[in-house]
Amino acid sequence: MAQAKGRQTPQKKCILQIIQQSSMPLTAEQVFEQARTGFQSLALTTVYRNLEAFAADGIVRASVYDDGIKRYELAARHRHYMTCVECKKSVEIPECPFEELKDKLAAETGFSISGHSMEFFGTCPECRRRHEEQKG
Amino acid sequence: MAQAKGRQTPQKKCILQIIQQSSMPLTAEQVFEQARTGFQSLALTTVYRNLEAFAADGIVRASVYDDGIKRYELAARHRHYMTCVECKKSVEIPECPFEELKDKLAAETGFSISGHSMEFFGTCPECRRRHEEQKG
DNA sequence: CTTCCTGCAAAGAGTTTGCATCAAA
DNA sequence: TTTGATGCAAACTCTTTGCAGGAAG
Repeated sequence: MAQAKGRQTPQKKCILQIIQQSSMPLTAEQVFEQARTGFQSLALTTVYRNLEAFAADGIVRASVYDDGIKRYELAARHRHYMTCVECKKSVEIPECPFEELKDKLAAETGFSISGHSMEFFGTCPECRRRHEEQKG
Repeated sequence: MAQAKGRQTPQKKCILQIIQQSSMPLTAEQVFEQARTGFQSLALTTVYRNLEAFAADGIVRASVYDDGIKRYELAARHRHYMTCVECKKSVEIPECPFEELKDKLAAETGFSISGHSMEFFGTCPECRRRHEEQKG
């Protein structure tokens, strides 16, 4: 598949590895925090630049969630998530009922469709439980 | 349905009217531009504050699109849109296959689901045509 | 009159850019 | 050695907040 273009640097390798190993989309900040464990001096800018470069190369997909923050995941993984509005945790949604809908919409509207986003939000069981404990 | 709370001001009335009359979700900036036609001195801040207040009252729904910009529309209108990545125009998608999916997901994950977002993006026929003209 | 709302300015958050330095190749 | 990548700081965009003056009730 698409390989990271340009020079091979430790930072680049590390950032890509974090994305590959993650089970959910990560913000630049989250990638930065994880990467920092290995690097004493790593700039958040570098994380942004590499993630955007990966996205341009088609290795990674970037999407903006309903909280306005961009998240990155491997492009090979096409997934949808449900995000807790409180703790911000995401769980994967196995369904993706869009491949057929996509063709239909393209035919109806004349758009050439390059992507879609879908996200559910709500309150996860843990946060719900916490509420109930605080009340009762 | 839910009426605008608090004091009745010309600004508030105008902002709500613009949202009501629009056939697509609008950014604060867009509402501001339209409202400005009537008001010589209206602050963008006021637009933001009122839109957020309307959202809190349940009159309006705010959602962040894939370009990272918040858009507002009447809550009563539950719609999905397909947005051109070039000219940023949106057209409505009549389908919303989520009411059943929602119940299923809630049962499977234990989340209490408060909302969802879905957006398709691509290139609209006009922008595609423009490309072809430039080439040929 | 009282309180909420407005407008202005300034602060915040997330992201991007300019530039000198550094290190892959 | 050459050129792309990094780190730092500053800029930028969208959004939110603090505060004094103004108007709705």
